[in-house]
Amino acid sequence: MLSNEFEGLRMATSTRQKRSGGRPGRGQTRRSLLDAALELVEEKGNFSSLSLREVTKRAGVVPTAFYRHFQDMDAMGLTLVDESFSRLRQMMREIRHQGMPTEQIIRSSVETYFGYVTEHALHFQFVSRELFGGAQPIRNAIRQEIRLFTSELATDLSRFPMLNHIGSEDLQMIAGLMVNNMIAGTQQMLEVPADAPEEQRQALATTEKQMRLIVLGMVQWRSHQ
Amino acid sequence: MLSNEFEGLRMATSTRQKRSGGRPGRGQTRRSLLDAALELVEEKGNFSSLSLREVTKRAGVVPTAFYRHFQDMDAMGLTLVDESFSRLRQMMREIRHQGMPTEQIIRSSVETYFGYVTEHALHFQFVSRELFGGAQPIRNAIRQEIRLFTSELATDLSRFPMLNHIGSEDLQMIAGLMVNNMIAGTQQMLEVPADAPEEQRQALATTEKQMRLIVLGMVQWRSHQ
DNA sequence: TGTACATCAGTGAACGCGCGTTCACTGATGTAC
DNA sequence: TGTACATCAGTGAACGCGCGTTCACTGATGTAC
Repeated sequence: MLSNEFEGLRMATSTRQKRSGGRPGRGQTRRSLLDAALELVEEKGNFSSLSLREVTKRAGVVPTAFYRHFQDMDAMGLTLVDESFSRLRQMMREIRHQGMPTEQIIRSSVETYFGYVTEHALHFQFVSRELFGGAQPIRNAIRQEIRLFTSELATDLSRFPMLNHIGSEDLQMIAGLMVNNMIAGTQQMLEVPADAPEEQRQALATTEKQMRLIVLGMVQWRSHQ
Repeated sequence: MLSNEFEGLRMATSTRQKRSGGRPGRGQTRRSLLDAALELVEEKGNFSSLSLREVTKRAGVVPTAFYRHFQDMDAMGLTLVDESFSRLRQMMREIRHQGMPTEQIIRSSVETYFGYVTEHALHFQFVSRELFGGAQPIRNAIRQEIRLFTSELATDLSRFPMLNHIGSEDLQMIAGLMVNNMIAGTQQMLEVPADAPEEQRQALATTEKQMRLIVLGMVQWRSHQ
């Protein structure tokens, strides 16, 4: 369930523990706490109703150890938001620099993105559940990231010659529509059980079609509408 | 903050209390509990992290009185889901029976719907926060309602002659896109502070444009795409 | 209409439990000389 | 390389608190005759 790089860190931890007589290496407890929180979000569905004691118990440390790494649960949540989006930004940068042919850009982007979502399911589950149900500071942080993301997409759209006639406000509107639909698609994808590849394929195909329909509307769009 | 009809019930309650010596009328405590929960969701942002004792305290009854009306907090949440969607269904029925001219149908529907959302903000806030962050049974109930809603919309779409060439699976896909975007619009609308009418107008206008863009794409859509 | 009784909604004391946070502690690791 | 010391991450006991739930209760309302 954990992404490969987390598994890697896990293995490093246990090696280290053997070397140093049961004591985790520097920074390892912090990672275990974050991973424990993500696992519990997946199981219980909600970061904001996790308790500090639950998280430390899952991570295998005493409750007070938490305070060596985070001021409180909100601070930990903000760290998770940050982690999630820095990964997402990195992925988007890669997609942009692939320079793929225009006609395949949607299919390819949606597929790459959903692959990424599946691979980092725990982070995305956390984000999509806190986006509306979380504590105020966490909600705001996520909202801010999405705004940023939408603006970047609008800038990308403005580079297509065929969209030259669309004003920047309408480009924001269109980017917003695309992001809204990708978020909805993500949430639907995450609800599909991991062992139902046919349903996953179906959800992906639907989102892809929806994005193509948006593009159809976009090229027809005239700003005075 | 409460909708007008709730205010009405409140007033009825206090009249009754005067008449009968401080004891609330039949069924009034149940209503107060539901209203208390909605208020607390608005303030704290999250139904699933409300406690039974908080709710009863806000409603002005002793914690054990809760059990006269609901088995537990989950049961209460399901009641709130049911209330919210029965109101929504009723509104949609009204919109459908207005038989308005095709070219205005989007503007008018979006405006009517957002007016409804603003009027019943507490219920919609509850639903949008529990849709992803809530306990499993509540999430499932909401999801089921949305599925139903989407199917009804697909049926409505199939009645437009200009969409005759679109298969029923693609109509579902399009209805899904519309519903996704209306949900996102609702959530954005609910985040706008109630005393910022200009921002509200802006959010409404954006969602309206997005819906029109979807319609542009829809009439261009060919099922083989 | 008046009386006796059943029903019902809300009360208040009590329980054991997990919570967040404090504090002084331990002992391994890193640094200076 | 060896020794002395500071730093640091994790420990474990303790606190007061709000939690969900149980139970026996009260007294107003509705019903039967």
